[in-house]
Amino acid sequence: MQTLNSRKNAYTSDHPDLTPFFSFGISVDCVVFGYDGVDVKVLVIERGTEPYLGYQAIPGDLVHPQEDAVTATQRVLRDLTGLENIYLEQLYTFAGVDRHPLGRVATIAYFSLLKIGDYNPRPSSWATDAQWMPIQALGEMAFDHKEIFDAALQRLQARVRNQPIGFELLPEEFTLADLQHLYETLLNTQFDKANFRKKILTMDLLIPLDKMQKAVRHRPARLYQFDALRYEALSKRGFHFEL
Amino acid sequence: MQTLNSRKNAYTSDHPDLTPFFSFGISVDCVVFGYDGVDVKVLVIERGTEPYLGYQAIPGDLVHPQEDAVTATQRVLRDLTGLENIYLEQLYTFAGVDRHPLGRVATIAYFSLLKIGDYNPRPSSWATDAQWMPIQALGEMAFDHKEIFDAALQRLQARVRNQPIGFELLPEEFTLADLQHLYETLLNTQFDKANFRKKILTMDLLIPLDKMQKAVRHRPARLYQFDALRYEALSKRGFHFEL
DNA sequence: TATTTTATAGTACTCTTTACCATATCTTCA
DNA sequence: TGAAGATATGGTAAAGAGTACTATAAAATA
Repeated sequence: MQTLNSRKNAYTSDHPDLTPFFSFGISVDCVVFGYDGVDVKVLVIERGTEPYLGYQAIPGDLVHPQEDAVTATQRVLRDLTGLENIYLEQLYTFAGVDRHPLGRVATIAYFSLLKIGDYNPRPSSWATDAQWMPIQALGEMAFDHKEIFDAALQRLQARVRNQPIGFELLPEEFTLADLQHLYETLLNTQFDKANFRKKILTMDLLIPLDKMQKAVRHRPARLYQFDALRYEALSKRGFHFEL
Repeated sequence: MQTLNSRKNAYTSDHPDLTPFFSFGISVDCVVFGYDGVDVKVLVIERGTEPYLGYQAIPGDLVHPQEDAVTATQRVLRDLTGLENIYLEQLYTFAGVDRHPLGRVATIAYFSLLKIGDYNPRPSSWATDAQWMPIQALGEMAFDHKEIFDAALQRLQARVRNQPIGFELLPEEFTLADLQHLYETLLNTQFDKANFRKKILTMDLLIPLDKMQKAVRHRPARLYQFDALRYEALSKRGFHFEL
């Protein structure tokens, strides 16, 4: 049998002892974004155990030996929010040697978007420790979670420009002003109102409803709904969402 | 001590037996792209051992217990090409339960770009089995490597539009026609020659050299060089490369 | 009914992209 | 030596997209 040194590498060797290579833990961590009409927020938990007791952390868990990474993330999200079918996207894998005190743990980071109104913390789960934080208010975090969050925010800001995922953060029905304000806070910029309208409406991705805004102290705006099917159809014909 | 069922989850529990969770292998796989002036190519190896004996595969290896993922990828690339400092970007992590016959292995996929002229296969390494394949010519591959390759190609095509990484695939000195042809084959489109020139040159990212193309049976074109420092400076001022 | 506030429509201007043409320059071959 | 062929390079006009701004409409409130 070959020794470790004489082999080309562990992966392609004939009959190596692979035991030391199968000693990793894998976790998933999911940065959950929401939007309450004013601020972009992120769902953080306060750790109740060591290490990093009391620190803020991104929800996550170790992946079970017979569990898919996506399945694990959905499990975490379900335990946390009670919701299924949340927008989910893999972000980056953090695999530094010393990133976790318990041992060698590589974490697959995801980020997800949800309508903040759909979220009801479930009392039976760890979600009792969970809360929405404005993204500016995040301080020190457990492990390398601050780094993970920064990557997630950066990805979200890039994503939101070339894919119509902003709607995942809004209620089913929204005004054009709602949409504009979301983009403005998300991207930290200002848009001209009239031009924003034009740009969005000419994309033909919104269904104008026969409903108006209510309980508002001025002329109510029309409500719209995102047309996911139409976006799919347009995408296949080469349409590309932009800003 | 808590049991598995009573805990919130493995990650946050107090004193659980985490042994079964630390049983994963982690590998890295790297899709290496090159360009020979005509075709976009990818570096594949022919597997010399089971499983998937004889199949084409993407170069990769198991990550060592005390090794960073990026370090592992650089090691694989160095063993394969003899090169350091190759453009490297993390792509996606594939963590399906049954993707590897040897056990539970999650693989962190990377893709990298190199100047094909710099590559000299090293006889002492597994690179003797490595060869450049035109990306259209890829057939069945070992494991889920075809899926990994598809993701890498898709990412490359997207990346090349908003970041000036095409130059990683060209020699230090190149003509505008070279650059245009690279983009055309990479993106599978056609550009107007005059307009392509204008667009690229107005970005002010290329250094015009006092050299001309040689050994060519027509009017020789000027050679250019990518100005990485200038790109860095412009980026900080908010410049955004596009197409 | 007047006033306030925001939604919505429209318009003129600028800048960018696109399609295309003209000329320059080099090689090759008669 | 000079014409032919091929590609590089420079330029221009039309179309289109983006921008800044103005005007009008509609609802709520006092």
